[in-house]
Amino acid sequence: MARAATTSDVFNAIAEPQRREILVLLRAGERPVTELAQELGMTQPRASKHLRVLREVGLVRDRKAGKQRLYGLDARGLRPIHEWTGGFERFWNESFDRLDAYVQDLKQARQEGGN
Amino acid sequence: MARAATTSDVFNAIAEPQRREILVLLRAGERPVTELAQELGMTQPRASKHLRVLREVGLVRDRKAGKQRLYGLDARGLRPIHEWTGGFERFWNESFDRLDAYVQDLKQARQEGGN
DNA sequence: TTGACGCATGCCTATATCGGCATATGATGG
DNA sequence: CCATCATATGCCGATATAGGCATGCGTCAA
Repeated sequence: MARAATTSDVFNAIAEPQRREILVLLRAGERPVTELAQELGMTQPRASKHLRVLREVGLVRDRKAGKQRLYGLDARGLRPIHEWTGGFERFWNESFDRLDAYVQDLKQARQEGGN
Repeated sequence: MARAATTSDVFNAIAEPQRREILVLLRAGERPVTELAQELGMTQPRASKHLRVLREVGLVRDRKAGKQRLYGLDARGLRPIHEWTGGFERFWNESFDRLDAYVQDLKQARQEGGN
């Protein structure tokens, strides 16, 4: 097998820089595909494909508006990522010296604990 | 081209579930490869390869300890991701009705603004 | 109905990834 | 120096991705 987890989850969806750009743009409001493509300097099919991925993981929603199709942000899916990375906050706040010490302590405790 | 941005950035590094698991485990302290592999139920080469990716993006560091090589967490690289997702916090906090309204307002303003 | 516009898809290529397996490399102990 | 443990790598295969290009489909206007 290759690439077990595919683009079908949020982590992968935002691993693509252009998709992140799209999300950022959509913070300013709904937009049709063409406009997004233009502002980001990509072709329309390319934008559509990225939007499809974003839609499949639930980060954007679309609604028809006459001839156009407006894409809008649904950022709720980003929350889990924010929280997951937040679980490491204490580690990047510690200075490295202290972090090492902390880590040593843990390892010590782990070994004494038997596992 | 395919997959323009590769595993050489932090977003891609943590897009892999097993790499995230490794990072979580490392919060409890430094560990040798074999132990990580065992606890996560993966083969040693597999663990080594994931660790290599994590090392290349700076999320883990390694140091020799006799015959072993201990891997330790360096979570600083996760901070940008935390902050990037944090930029969407107001969007997932808004109820969707209000969000739509907000978005409409922005769009309105954008159009009136001439762009 | 026809034409024009807006967008989604299909097909194809190049490439990168993950995984498995075997093996190279490194360090330690005798 | 040799055997052994710990880890890194190399090579291969299967698969999925991103992008390009052409084209299909739906909607609106005349």
